[in-house]
Amino acid sequence: MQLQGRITVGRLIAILHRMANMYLSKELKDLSIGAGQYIFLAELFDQEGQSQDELTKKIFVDKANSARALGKLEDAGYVRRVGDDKDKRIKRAFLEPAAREVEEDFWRIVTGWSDILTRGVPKQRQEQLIDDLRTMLENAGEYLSKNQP
Amino acid sequence: MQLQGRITVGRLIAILHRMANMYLSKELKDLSIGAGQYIFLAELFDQEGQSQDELTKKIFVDKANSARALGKLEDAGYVRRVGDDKDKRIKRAFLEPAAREVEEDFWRIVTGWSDILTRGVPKQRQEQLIDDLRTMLENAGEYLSKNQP
DNA sequence: TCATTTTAGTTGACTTCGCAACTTATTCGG
DNA sequence: CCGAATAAGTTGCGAAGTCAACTAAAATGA
Repeated sequence: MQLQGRITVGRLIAILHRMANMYLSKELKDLSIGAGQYIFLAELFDQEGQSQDELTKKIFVDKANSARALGKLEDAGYVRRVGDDKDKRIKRAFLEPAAREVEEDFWRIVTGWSDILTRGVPKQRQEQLIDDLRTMLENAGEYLSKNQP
Repeated sequence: MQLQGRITVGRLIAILHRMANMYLSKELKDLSIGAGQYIFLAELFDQEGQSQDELTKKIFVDKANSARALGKLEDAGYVRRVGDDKDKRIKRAFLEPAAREVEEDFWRIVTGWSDILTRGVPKQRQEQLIDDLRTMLENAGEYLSKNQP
């Protein structure tokens, strides 16, 4: 880990993102969950029955990505997609029993990464960090929604 | 930008990374530079003549990625790869005049993203943020090199 | 009411990325 | 000095992700 040269926020974020993907794809492999799907599953553990569009907006991905990620989770037996009765355009995602069975393992692995990352960073600074990241995310979101509708 | 639910560092980083890619791929399109290549060009503006392996380690990507990204930059006319005289395994990347011609535009776009992100975040907190991100990166790097050699 | 617009989801084409297998060149131990 | 190990780069493959074009359903408004 030499890391000299022009260190910017953007570059640190890119590297951290790649590292997280490596960790998650390796650790979640036994559960047949890919690094691209874990966030959807996490969101559904938080709240079942969300529509693809709701998930798309929360996770901030393209809707095509949501469709494919949920398709994979469905193939893996963790998720079931059900058409909404009132609005037939909407598909809601529910958890299958298989998902509940791996929930504990899942969270152990996922929160494990945060633990690794924040080792040696005091709680108060962690909170400030999250705060600042959220500010940046708000800024970016505002810019993007203004400049590429 | 609703962003409720379980907000973790990992998730914020993932979203910010996707946003940066959207911004960069759109803004750098006129220069025929992809979001995956910009970091290599930035590194070369910093220091020309680095080998693919040096770039790979600094940028923390797979060497396959470096080979392909530099190949695209070469196709676009920004980079020339030259075999090292002493060690014939090594290829060094140098900038073509075309790169110098777009350098100003390039940096305006790239630093523009940081400006957007850090809007409203005091300088001192920006520095602390970078500091903490670096700590996390060190932690992650240490973990990954120990657990997947 | 009914034509137009908007919304949710799907699919195809493309980029970015990592892993594994391979080639070629260098280094190292005996 | 030579065979084995290591190192740099390339390529095939598959996962993750975006964009654009499409379908079908719902909302809007004249």
